[in-house]
Amino acid sequence: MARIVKAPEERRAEIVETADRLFRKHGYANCSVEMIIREIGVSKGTFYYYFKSKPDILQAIVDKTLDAIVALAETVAADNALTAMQKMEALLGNSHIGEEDSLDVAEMLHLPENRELHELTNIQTVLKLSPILARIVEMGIVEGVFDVEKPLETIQFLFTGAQFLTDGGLFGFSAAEVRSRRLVTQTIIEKALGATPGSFDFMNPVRAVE
Amino acid sequence: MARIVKAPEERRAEIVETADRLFRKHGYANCSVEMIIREIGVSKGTFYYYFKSKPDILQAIVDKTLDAIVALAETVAADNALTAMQKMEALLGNSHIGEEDSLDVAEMLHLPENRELHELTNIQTVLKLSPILARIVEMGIVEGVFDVEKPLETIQFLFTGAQFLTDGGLFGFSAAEVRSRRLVTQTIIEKALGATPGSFDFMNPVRAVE
Amino acid sequence: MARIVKAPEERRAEIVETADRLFRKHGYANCSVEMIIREIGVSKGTFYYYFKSKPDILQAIVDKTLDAIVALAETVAADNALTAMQKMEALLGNSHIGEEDSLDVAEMLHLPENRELHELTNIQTVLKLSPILARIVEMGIVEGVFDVEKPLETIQFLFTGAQFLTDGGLFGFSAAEVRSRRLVTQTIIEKALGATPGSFDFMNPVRAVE
Amino acid sequence: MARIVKAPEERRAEIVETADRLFRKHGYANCSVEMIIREIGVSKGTFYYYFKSKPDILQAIVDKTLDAIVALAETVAADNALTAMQKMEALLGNSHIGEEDSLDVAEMLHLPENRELHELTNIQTVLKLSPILARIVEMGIVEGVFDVEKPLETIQFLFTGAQFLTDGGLFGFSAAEVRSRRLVTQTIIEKALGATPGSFDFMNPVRAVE
DNA sequence: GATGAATGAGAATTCATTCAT
DNA sequence: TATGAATGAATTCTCATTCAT
Repeated sequence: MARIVKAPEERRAEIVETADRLFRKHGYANCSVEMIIREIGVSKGTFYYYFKSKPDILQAIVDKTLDAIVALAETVAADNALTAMQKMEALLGNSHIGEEDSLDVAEMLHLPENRELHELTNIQTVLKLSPILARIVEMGIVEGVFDVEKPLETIQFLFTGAQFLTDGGLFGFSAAEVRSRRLVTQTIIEKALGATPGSFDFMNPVRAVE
Repeated sequence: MARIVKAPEERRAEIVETADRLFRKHGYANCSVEMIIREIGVSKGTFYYYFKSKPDILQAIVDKTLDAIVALAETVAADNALTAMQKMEALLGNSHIGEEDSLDVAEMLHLPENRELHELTNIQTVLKLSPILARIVEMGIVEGVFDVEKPLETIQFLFTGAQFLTDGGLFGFSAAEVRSRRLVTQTIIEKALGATPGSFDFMNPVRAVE
Repeated sequence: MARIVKAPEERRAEIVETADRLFRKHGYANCSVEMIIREIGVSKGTFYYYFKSKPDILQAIVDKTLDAIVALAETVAADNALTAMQKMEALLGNSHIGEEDSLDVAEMLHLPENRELHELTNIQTVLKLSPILARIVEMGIVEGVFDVEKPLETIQFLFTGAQFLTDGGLFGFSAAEVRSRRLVTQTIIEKALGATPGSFDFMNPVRAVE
Repeated sequence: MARIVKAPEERRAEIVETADRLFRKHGYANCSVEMIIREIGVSKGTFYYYFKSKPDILQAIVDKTLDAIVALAETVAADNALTAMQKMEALLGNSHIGEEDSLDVAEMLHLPENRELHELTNIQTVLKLSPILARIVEMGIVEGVFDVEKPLETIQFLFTGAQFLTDGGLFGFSAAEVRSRRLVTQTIIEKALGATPGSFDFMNPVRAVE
């Protein structure tokens, strides 16, 4: 095979991205290292030059994903110009359409056809993200838009419940069913957080055409 | 090894039960066919006489579990002597303590250390059980104890959300944290279904001693 | 590959013998499992059906070799019809020439081109055989043919020293050099054990033709 | 990594020394080239600039070790001020305690945790050293302190036998057992060389405290 | 119905060595 | 001289599945 030398960070990122994509598509257990390297066109040695084991690259992917998602959340949470509701919208809204690399919490939770990666990421996301959102909720309580006793636990429940949305693929829902469930999700969130009905409308934008 | 002949149904059930137990304990991927047959004391050939592949027995387990859980739910749902609330309690309550083979929805959703089995069962359980529970909710609406617009979707969301409880092991929650989350779960269910606060107290029984 | 079923003990013995031969020829580290199975014409699965790892078969070989060698020694040692000197001759003599499967201590110590197997066997042979020989020496002291203070340790030294003979291959000695060293070995043994010069002449038989 | 240029000889010696140390510690087969270069802080390319293969550096180490050991032996052997017995003591005695880089034949033969290096060095040491010692023995015969017919072969046997001492680790001997065997070794040497009992007492110095 | 010996296609990982820079 | 990214053949081991008995 032709020897193509690349900058280490570039090569590393290339491997992580490829593995990420394949793991999401076929599942961690169903992807051999062989598959990954064949996809990129590098040797096995190269893979193991950058990652000491298969679990190792899984962790690298999870870390990368979590870092991005947490960074976004913290940026929004720290923005003093926003109200609690606006922060919620910024994090949960569907406003990034079309932007190629837009980061959206809901979007990032969407990891079909996986197990290890799915759960590792989801669980850690829930654990890392919920405190940030809980603080926003607490701020909302002060602002008078939310009314809930245990923000952290409530957020964690809602996050988990929302996966029946993002896991739509596993559930085998149709587009219409997903829309229907999205509406219900909004309602439950509003009820659970003690928010005014309709205040989370940003989760279900009215589109002229689908 | 001594050749022990058994009635086909009995042998088949024996294999399913053993596999079920081992899969739940160590996880589907971590259980080899070897492990299963060694546990029973039967040969490889026998295993493949009853099941054509490893995925095949997984499906058999899921089917068995679902059949049991759905049968229970339908029995309760069909009992005209019970109110909607009593049916909820019968299905979600923690009242079966000590009864060896008691079937409890919450309990059956509790599948630690697993992936394939866990998700397959959970998802299908949600899909099969939610219509039954939704009908109970509708009955409760008529009875005036519930107030919710989309019972089916709401039930599905709540089921999924409740997993952050049953998945406590994965999340790494302590006993105290699990208790705290159980309370929140109750509150959200009550809010989402429009039930009187405290009406689902059976989910969090007060115990004299822990 | 054609599936050829054999009695387990037969198959197992076949693998052990083949591995033994290849290990002695090329060295343990230089023999892959692949080599062994190709030689026999069985599959990898078969190899690992009988031995759980590569070290495992090494141990099996060592055990087999030691068992044979120790069994021989004990039989001879227990023979009350023999004098100490006759026992020595039976164990160290060169009298089995031509008999295909004759077991001879000296012969069995001859394991060129090896490392792990060589040392494992040699060391354990020395450790297991030396007590038996030491008892013969003690008997010889009573009989008045030997005179030595610490039979066990002396035997162990002599065994180890004798390897410079059996390891002739490593040393690169010519046939003449080996003969010369065999004579010296005899002399040292006699001196170390306090035996009459020439009493170990059986170690260096006079041959008409080579 | 910073590129540090060194004089070729110095760099080469540095690599040999490091490899020597690591090989003796972990064994030749268990030391990867990676380990060696990481220890020194040099690149793979540099290693292969100085040595064309891994076996190549093994040979370099053996050569270096042998050169040192042979040089010492020849210096002692050529010293006309010493008697044969004094020369023996100088080469085999335990008198160098505390001197950091003291070279002692017995010490240099002591190569635990190794195989390839061990045997390569031992065998070659025996072959190169035995003629020198044999000449000392011949001198001793003239001086009347030794009485042996074939000095060279006898020395070779004794060298090899003495390894059951230095290989104590492999044999699993306790400190007491090693001491006991050291005494026996002395006795056999004296008998084999026809020396006065006790004349090799320097091999077993009486220590006040261990 | 039942047995268990046999299969073989991978899987992950290692590491001596090469070569573009 | 020196670097270190890249190579790839080789190795041990696993396990679902098959099939002769």
